[in-house]
Formats: sequence, C-alpha cells, structure tokens
Amino acid sequence: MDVDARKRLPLFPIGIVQRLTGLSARQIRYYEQHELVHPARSEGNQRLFSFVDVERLLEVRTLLDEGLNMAGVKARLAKRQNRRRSDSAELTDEQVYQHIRQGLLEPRTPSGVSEFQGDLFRFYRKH
DNA sequence: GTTCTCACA
DNA sequence: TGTGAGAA
Repeated sequence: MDVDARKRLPLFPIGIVQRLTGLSARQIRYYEQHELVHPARSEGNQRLFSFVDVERLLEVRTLLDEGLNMAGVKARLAKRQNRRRSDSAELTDEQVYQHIRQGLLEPRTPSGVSEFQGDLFRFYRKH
C-alpha cells in the first residue's frame, strides 16, 4: 500500500478531527454539507475522515481566516486540486509513521491547539 | 462516552 | 454557527 492510498484511509471520527483541526464538530459537518470534504461512513453511520480530509479542513480554516466565504473557499480549493496534480511528495513508510507519531505525541500549546496542526499541513504540502 | 440528525426562546 | 433533544 503506497503513501497516497494510506492518506485516503478512513480513520478518524469527528472528535479526533476536531482536535486535529481546531474546528468545531458543527463546522466540520457544515463544511461537509458544502462538499468541502467527503468523509466515509462507518456501519453505524459515523463519519470517518482520512488524512486527505483533515488536510482539506486545515486548508479551509486557513482560507476562512483569510476572509474568504464558502464560495471563495470552494473556488480556491478547486483550483488547488488541478495545480497540485504533479507535486505530491514521495515519502517512505517510515517517514510517514514517524511524522504522525511525533505530531500526535506533541504537547498542546498554551492556546490548547495541537502543534500537529501546522505540521500536518506542511507535511503534505511540500517537504 | 461519542456521534448522528433535526430544529430553534 | 451554537445548542439541546432523542436515538444509536
């Protein structure tokens, strides 16, 4: 299984994603309604997010912080999709696991937000 | 204990 | 966007 496939595995329930992104469950569900993310569903109809979903939510938050509205976010997210086709990073399994483990074990900042936030973002961006 | 959907003094 | 109800 390659890195790309692993990034799409439905793994996290909304509570985890909440802490990973700093977004409220309400916002996360709201963004799903607007098709900004497409989490899979468990047998019990529970949302399961992949790394790709988490990454997108972090980007959504960034764009929203920049003052964009839902429409603006959708537009820029759509453009990013095409422009990003060629520069996806190639990482070894070890790099992936090590990075994730470190991020999850990092202590929270005084603001209560996990450092994993920025790390995950940069991680998939370029490296 | 968590998450889901739906509705709103 | 938040909050609470009722169910799973």
